[in-house]
Amino acid sequence: MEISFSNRELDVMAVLWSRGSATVAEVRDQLRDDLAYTTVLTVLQTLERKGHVRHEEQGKAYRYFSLVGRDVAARCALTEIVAKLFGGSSELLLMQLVADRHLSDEALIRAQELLDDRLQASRE
Amino acid sequence: MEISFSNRELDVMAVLWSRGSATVAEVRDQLRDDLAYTTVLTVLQTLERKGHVRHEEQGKAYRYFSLVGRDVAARCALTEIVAKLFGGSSELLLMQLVADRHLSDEALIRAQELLDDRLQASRE
DNA sequence: TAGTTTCTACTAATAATCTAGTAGAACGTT
DNA sequence: AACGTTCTACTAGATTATTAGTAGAAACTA
Repeated sequence: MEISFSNRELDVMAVLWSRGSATVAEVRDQLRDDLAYTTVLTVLQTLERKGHVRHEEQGKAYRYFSLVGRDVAARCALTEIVAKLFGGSSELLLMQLVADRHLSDEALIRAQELLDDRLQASRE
Repeated sequence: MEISFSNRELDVMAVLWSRGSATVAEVRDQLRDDLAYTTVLTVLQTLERKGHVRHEEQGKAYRYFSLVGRDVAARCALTEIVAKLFGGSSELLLMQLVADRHLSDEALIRAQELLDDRLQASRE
């Protein structure tokens, strides 16, 4: 597994992904838990030490940017989950996802269309 | 998030799920990394203390059983991933899964059928 | 300019994770 | 009965995760 984040690190990365970039204060505001300013800073510094994030100065403060695409992180996390929770079968994951209640009809229809396209493409 | 496992704990749980139950030695054999016997035992004891696992005596040794269904754990993990890596959208996850290379045509077709059924059901 | 606010760097305390060693019980084998 | 093997319980060290405090720089404010 290429990349992995601790729980709190992932919270912070999620903010960076959703906003594109963020200062410490912005990350802090977006987090559910009410952490100390320095706590958030420490997490960002850890992420930077690990090379997952960089910063630029913006006035007095730092603005942080993710160096890992959300898609890449998502792929790693999924691979992990599929391996350990679905016995290596992406298919099972797909099945559970489709069978579960959480998807709207619109989403299912779009997925169907996507599936059609994919199957079309692989027949050519 | 209801339940969560550390990396190593998840490795061990995966063995229990795939075999139904296992002794320490069996878990140890199934793990990729070559850990000391007592290391595996410690992980199992931790899992037991947390209530995720129980044991029965089997001769001199203990046989461990998962108290958490793989499906439940999978759902928790997915919820987590969807929230933090797909911005809360299961739909996006589904899209990425379908768009990715990892699924066989057969799997895609089965998924299509499943989708048909689901949409059929929700129209009634 | 003195005071307040807003930052980062550095330090630190606690908990969790990960790994494995030692002691001693139990069991089987000579 | 002595010996080796196989187990568990207990202990422990090293690393990472999580949280936050203190000091001091910078900048704004009266």
